[in-house]
Amino acid sequence: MMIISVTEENYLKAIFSAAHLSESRVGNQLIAEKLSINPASVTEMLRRLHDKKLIQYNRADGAKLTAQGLKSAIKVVRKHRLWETFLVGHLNFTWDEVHEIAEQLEHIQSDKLLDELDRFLGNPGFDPHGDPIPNKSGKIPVLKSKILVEAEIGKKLKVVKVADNTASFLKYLDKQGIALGDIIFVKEVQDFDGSLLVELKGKREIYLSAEAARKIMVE
Amino acid sequence: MMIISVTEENYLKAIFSAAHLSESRVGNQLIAEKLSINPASVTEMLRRLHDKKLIQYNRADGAKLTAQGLKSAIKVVRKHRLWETFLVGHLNFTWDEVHEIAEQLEHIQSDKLLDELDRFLGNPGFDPHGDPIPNKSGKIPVLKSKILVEAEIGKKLKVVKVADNTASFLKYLDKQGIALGDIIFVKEVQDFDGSLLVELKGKREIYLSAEAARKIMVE
DNA sequence: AGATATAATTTGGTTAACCTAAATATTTTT
DNA sequence: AAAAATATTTAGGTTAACCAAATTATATCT
Ligand SMILES: [Mn+2]
Ligand SMILES: [Mn+2]
Ligand SMILES: [Mn+2]
Ligand SMILES: [Mn+2]
Repeated sequence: MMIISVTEENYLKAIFSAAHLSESRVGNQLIAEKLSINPASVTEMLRRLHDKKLIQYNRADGAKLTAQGLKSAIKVVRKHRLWETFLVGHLNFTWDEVHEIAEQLEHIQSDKLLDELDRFLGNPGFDPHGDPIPNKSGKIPVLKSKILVEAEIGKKLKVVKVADNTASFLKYLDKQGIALGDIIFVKEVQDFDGSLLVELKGKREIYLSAEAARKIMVE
Repeated sequence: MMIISVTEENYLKAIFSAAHLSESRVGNQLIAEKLSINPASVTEMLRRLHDKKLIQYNRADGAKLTAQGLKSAIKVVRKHRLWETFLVGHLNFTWDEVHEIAEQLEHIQSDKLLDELDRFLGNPGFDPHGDPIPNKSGKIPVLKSKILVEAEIGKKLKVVKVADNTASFLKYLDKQGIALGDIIFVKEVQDFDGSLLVELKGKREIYLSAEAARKIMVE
């Protein structure tokens, strides 16, 4: 077993998530940004990851995970999301409190722990933010959701995921009474600012800014 | 909140446990031994811990935890033992498998996680090896147990703790069918080698070496 | 007390991760 | 195609943890 340090794992995860949301090149700079690190330091680490055969790198295409690197990155993501699920499901944490702790727990190394945690939780497919949890073999469940601003007017939909995991956004949703699983539909779109009037759980009407509605995923 | 690194936490824990079992001086060397580290490195770290006011140090008395240092050490021990309890109680781990993983988990930082884990487990007083779990305020439950070799012949006793947590010893106990909570009593002591004939759970007789019987704690 | 053994410290390294500032490459604009 | 803007790398440092070998301090023994 090759040893991958905590720092290296964080780089792999950053490259993985960057590649997943912006199809384009994953450059030095983007990684530096994500990890709050100086670009010069990234150069150094990318070289190390390349030497360990965890990424390929060239100036044109930026960093790309190898099969090895992808496997490691997915495992870290799996651990992160399973721990978040545990914290919310069994330890009375709210969805805005779990991310930082999961950032620590995702680096605990034990295959048995991972398997047993998964079993204990009942092999969940999604975490408390609606993000998919890769299974043991690395397969990631897909959800053909779209953002609420693009929803058809009048169509009943279910809130399945949030596209922003910051505590401030999550607390805002709590305040509005919006949670995963809620049934929602758009009644009107305000022309001048794009804000939405939505009906929630068949009993309440609320206004959402376009900003907010771009971060709520429905299905 | 002062930041204490993982390495520093491990030194504090080593000093704490060394002080608890051998009343004598906790010297440079003993710490080095415990942590599999060079004594020269210990000198360096003890200086840092002193600067952070986590220990007092002088050549005569060796290292002594300050109130601050003791609090930190006890918290790490509390985390270690709670996690071990969780692993055995809910994730199908055996008592010989948990130590290494707890060594990692004991460094996760979150007061809420600690409190909630404790609640989830039902505020246990002892871990899977019978070691006491400090409570939230740092108080450590005491158990007036003694080692099996010192037990009175014929007196019914309960196995409450093991004084050796190595996987090899724990597996040996499994093989002999000895577990925490079992009722045991000494029938005979072999004169020539000090080995014991004991009766276990009122149904089986087994021979234990003095060596083994010195690592089984009863009450 | 003086010799010897043991314990601790000093000295002079190393490695992983970071940093800033300066130098190069590469793209984009004019 | 040159100039300007942007991205990356190089060069030269730092800090936390470690190490081995040599030195110094303390304790123990004769
Ligand atoms: Mn998260
Ligand atoms: Mn999540
Ligand atoms: Mn343990
Ligand atoms: Mn234990």
